Amino acid sequence: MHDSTGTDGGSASSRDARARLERAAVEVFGWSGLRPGQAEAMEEVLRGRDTLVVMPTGAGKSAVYQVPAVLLPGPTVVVSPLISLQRDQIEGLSDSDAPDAVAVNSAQGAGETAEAWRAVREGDAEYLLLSPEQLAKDEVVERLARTEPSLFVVDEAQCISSWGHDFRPDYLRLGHVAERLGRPTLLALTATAAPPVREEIVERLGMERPARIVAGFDRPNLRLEVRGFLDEAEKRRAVVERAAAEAKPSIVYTATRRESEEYAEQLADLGLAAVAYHAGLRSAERSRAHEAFLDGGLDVVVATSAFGMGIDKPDVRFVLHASVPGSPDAYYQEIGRAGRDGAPASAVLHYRSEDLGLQRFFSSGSPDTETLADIADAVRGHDGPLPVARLRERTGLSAGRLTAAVNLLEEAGAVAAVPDGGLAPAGDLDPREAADRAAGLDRARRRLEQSRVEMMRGYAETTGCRRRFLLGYFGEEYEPPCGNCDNCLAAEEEREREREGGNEPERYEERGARGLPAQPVSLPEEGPRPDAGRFRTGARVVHREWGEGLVMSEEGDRITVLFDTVGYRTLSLDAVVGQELLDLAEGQGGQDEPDG
DNA sequence: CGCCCTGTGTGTAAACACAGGGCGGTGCGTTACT
Repeated sequence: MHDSTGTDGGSASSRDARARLERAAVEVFGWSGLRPGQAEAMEEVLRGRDTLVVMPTGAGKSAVYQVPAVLLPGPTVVVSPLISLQRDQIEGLSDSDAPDAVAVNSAQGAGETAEAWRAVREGDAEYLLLSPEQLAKDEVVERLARTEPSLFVVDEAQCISSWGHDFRPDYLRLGHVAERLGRPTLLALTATAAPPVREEIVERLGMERPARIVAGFDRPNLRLEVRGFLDEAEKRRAVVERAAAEAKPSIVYTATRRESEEYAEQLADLGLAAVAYHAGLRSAERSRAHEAFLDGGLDVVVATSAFGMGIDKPDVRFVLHASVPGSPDAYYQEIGRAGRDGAPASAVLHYRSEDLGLQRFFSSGSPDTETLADIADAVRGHDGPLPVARLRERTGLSAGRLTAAVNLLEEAGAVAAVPDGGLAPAGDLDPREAADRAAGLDRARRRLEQSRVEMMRGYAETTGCRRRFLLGYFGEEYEPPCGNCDNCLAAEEEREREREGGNEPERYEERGARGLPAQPVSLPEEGPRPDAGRFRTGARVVHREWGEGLVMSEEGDRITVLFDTVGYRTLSLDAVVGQELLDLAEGQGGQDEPDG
């Protein structure tokens, strides 16, 4: 799916650009050529158009900035979430004739940082890699602005949406940073982003009429399976047995650090080369585990979500989830680490509905309204732009919490960032109103996150094709059966048996005992549904209670809608049509009398 | 929200039931101290 718009694919200037890019790829980087999506994205970047690229790991996303960068004047700024990823990129570039890359971060000495700045200033280095937190510092931005960068790249851009709201709020300020750098061309790169996440990236970065280059999400070699459990102890036994039995190397994902250690110990006791991996381990231990896994020295890594970005190992055969993760976004990213070589691999979710509670907890917890009002008051009462450092003294908040609160107030239209880094009042909301509005935005955000947890329930409990469910979530239509998920395989088996005459209902009862819906697997009917065909994927709809939303996917007689106020909801068409709860939004056509 | 641990209560005593509290993920950067 390439929904890039406005590419003048055949013009002379485009052919010329393509030729220059191809030549640079071959001569400078030593590659044999460019792949279609890559070349298309590079062309857009080269002509100065903001670009969003959604492309699987291993498809050569980094090349999309690396090649145009050598043809553009001025250095390239690359925002990267992890220092280890910055190192990987620098190392990767040092192997070719490509220009040098340097980093600025807290893990290197003052001398190294000074040398990095010198190299960028004097044109000895083309690429400068840093974290969003570095770019939150005025002196870093000012120094960088003087080098007149031509390209501003955000790698792992889904972090804007997944981490920007609380964990690493400086991600939400990158749009301002780009402005202060003279607004170079913006390029966002990610492997996994559902449509609303893509829109958020575009919006938060302040991209203008961006080209969107989106590669397909399907990974047909990945077998999808869910096992349901009612009992925690039984689930734990099954996790250990399955992890021991399945192909290696493998990754077992757990929800907590403690579980990761317990499972790792049990698997090691069975004679497997298994280690735990989570953020509470010492960094030496973490890198040892990471390296051993990449070198093929481990059967299984039992990890929390800390084990992820930067794990690019082609031959992972099996990814097991011992607990349900917090969103399909996270789940697809984690299982996407299996089978990158294209050979068969499988992803098995061990599901207990109680485990959703922990994920709900993770997506709760808000900044309090008093604090928001206090900040709004301080900005309003200050004579001239208020430096953020002053705000930190006044509130006593940590840098992170303060930035998160400021981001909300800014979104609420109560404060605005001024070009040189301070905060000024905006609009004429009084502090109380501003705080209320900011808190409301935060609540809406939490509801969206919680609804993503519910989408994981939907995935785990669906009786339809799991691939269709996931691809639908990522905005891709898919016609089942996929022939490679547990539900499709069971349905196929069922048809086989019917053909042979016998028809035993036992398997559904077994499903019930495993905590799954005790009903037959059914494939979607072919025939048209009366009146319901209006609610197609992509249609804008209005719900009587939840207001406007966008149809994200269709599955049998159910549709999933992303509502502006309450997030994702899955609706039964029979119910919503029967009770006249749902309608097409105005301007969608096909509807005579809009409801209410 | 749901777990796990701890302490209390029961009362032949031992072992068990139950209530209450604390805890749970992701990384940058900075700073105080070995």
